[in-house]
Amino acid sequence: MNMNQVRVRFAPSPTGYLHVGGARTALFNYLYAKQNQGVFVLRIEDTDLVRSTDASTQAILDAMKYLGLDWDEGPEKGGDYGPYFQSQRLELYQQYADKLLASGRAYQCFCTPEELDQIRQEAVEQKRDPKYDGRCRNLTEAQRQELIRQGRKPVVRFKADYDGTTLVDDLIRGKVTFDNNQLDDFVIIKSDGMPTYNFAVVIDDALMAITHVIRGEDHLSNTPKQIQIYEALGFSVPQFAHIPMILGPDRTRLSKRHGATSVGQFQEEGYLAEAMVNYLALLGWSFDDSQTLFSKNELIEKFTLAKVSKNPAVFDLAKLQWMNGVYIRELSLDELYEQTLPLFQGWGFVPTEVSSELVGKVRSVLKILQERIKVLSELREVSYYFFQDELHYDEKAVRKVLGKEGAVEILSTLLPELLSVTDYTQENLEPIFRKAQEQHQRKLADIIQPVRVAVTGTNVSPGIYDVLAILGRARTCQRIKDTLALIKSRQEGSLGV
RNA sequence: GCUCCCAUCGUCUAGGGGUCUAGGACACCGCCCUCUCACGGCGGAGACAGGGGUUCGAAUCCCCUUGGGAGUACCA
Repeated sequence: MNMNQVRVRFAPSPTGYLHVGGARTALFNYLYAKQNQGVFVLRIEDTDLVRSTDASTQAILDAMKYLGLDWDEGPEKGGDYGPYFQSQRLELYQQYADKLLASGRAYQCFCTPEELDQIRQEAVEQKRDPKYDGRCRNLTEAQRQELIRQGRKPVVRFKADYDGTTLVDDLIRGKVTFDNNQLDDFVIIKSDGMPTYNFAVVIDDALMAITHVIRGEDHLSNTPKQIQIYEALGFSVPQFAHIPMILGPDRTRLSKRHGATSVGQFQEEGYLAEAMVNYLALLGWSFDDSQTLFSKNELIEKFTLAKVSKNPAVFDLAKLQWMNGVYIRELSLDELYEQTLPLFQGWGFVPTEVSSELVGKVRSVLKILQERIKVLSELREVSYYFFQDELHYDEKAVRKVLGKEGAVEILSTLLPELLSVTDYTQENLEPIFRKAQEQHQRKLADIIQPVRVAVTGTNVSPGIYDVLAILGRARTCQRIKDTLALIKSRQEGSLGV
């Protein structure tokens, strides 16, 4: 194996869905790996027995696939450095903990959670740092046996080195030094036998030959602890790159409180993977002063850790939406159709078996709506009137347009013309409206808007001739009749319109 | 509390001593296109957190203040 080969990893814990912050971390790792012909490892950190679920693991894998962040080693893929679930690597952690125990760099601690709480409380009261006081460091063999006999389940603590400083040489932040006296003897194996995060990452990253640890800045402060473990075990320390956090609009760490943060949710709402990837890449990274649109290949080519920003970035939904709109517009009609057909079927707009006539209709609808949507799921409300009989009138539009003087007359003169025009096509429809315009001596808009409201229920839609042509003569005329009746009934009810 | 990180338009950012009367993108505003909306085009408003240094010269280097973020668990 090439010893210089870049190996990076994304190591989510399956305690929820993949959120955008995690996805961005995964993306940066992926880009870095691809750019360097390296290996992208996916490892599941499921050592928290109570919070980890298989459903979460699956959701994360699905989200990764949707984004196209294909991993080279990991779940469903295997690899030479497995297993890739921490829960299946327990012997490994135990083995290395034993090593530390044997070399005197770790010890068993029998303190109960209550005792630890007390230690912390006292420390705070006395204005000392709330650190573990190391009281179990020098237990005698006899004392340990006694405690075990009492049924106490020990944890294993790392015997930290309190002297000097630990340097984290970060690819993004430069050299960061920590005073070792900030450390305490942290737990590496819990009483249930599971490793803690700070221990498991080190063992796994070392054993999996990870060369670059690219992860969120929230891990920067933990890095000194990890470095001490690397050194105590004689492992070589990988390169670190801590990328900035993603914040919500209120500048606190992005969370569910801020709305949609799960990648799966964005997928459901109709965000294209290309747009998500592009947007996420720009959250904390930039190329130059002008380019904002990047294909994935372009990102692989141009991404550099050196250009990753140091400051946290606020997640801007508006920009994501704009970008998604750009990518939707770039789709060919075939691609758009392929992406959206399942949605139309899910909404019950078209049946599972689509006739060729219906295919044509859907494509026509997509063609006129493509440049008007930012998210695929918007299609539902802006296209239902092409597929369903029942119309939902927007009250404001009805008042504003149909309540206008002359609306009834205009619709009434148009109706017979529409009923009798020979070919119900866009080209033949336009003259009818022009004619009516002259007849009534009104602006074209005054002729068109009542029709628009009558057939779509709203005063906003694609070009009216396109809409009518797709809708067809029968539906158009029926809706105009219905609308006329509606206006009449309202007038009789003396409610005005 | 302690430790660490960070600090350019509302947001993402370009900028790494002079070319900055600070550039781009989203959002916002106006105009054009126009049957409404959208797309597109054109234009506008909008920032170097504050204070000290260093220097002939600072958005760029150093220090302090302030502000924000993170860590400090038998969570990851």
